[in-house]
Amino acid sequence: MARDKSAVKPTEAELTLLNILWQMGPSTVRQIHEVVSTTQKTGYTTVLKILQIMHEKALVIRDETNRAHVYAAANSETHTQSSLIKDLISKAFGGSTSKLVIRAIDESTSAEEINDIRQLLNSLEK
Amino acid sequence: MARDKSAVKPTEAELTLLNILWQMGPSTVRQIHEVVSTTQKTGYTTVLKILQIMHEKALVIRDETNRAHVYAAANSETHTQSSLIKDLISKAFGGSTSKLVIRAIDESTSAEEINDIRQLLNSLEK
DNA sequence: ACATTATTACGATTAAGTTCGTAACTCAGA
DNA sequence: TCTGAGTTACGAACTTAATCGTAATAATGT
Repeated sequence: MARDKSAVKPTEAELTLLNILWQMGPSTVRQIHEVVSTTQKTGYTTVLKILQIMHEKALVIRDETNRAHVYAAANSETHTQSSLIKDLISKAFGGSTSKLVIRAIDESTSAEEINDIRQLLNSLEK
Repeated sequence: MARDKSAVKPTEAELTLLNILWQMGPSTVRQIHEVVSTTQKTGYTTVLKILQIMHEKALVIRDETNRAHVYAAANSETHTQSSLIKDLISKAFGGSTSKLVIRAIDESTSAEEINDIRQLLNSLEK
């Protein structure tokens, strides 16, 4: 059975590449690899292979017009974040969003972060 | 190099068993398996094996006094939740807790959940 | 046209996770 | 003591993820 599109959870390596794609927009393997290289010692063909697999999983789309294919994230960062959160909530928080939020805020030591959240809640009052 | 204890991220199957242990307290393999069986068709030895691996990883502790070993979660649910959230924040939210909270609240359609969160924020004001 | 270079495609390897069958062990009751 | 039931231990099979080397392909400039 073909997996539901929304059920495809990117692996860790895949998420790394998605982050780059969201930040840079559509990019070639070389461009992506250059960015990856700044933080990891991952080979070019490794990046290529992962992108090919992501293409099979429909996590990315690919423009094959030119010799160097251009890859882009298939889903928005927001959409993916939501899906990852939902997954975590169901697996580790008994399905309760508020429990996750509470735990997250516990974690947040930064006053600035707390402020951001407070502002969000204020805007929610309306 | 031995992994830092806090760096051990439970896998999906492991998290399932941890949830049961947090709910039931220290339990034998049989007891755990009985609970697992209500939702999954997992074999007894599979549960046993996963618990043994978790013991190697120090995700659970084990009382071998009696023939049927008694397993218990090594870390609290809260501690594990925090560690999973931190992991997700760093990998999918650029390290920003507030971004995760905002996305989580977006996801939360339940009025009750919103209320819980609002109350938390109120208590935070003090 | 040919050689060079950049790129993609393919396949092999390794490691981790999940599953379970079978063997070995332990203990209580006949 | 012996047998059988319950338990743990072990290891095999299978899957997915991650890695990279090498082959095949395509484009470019001489």
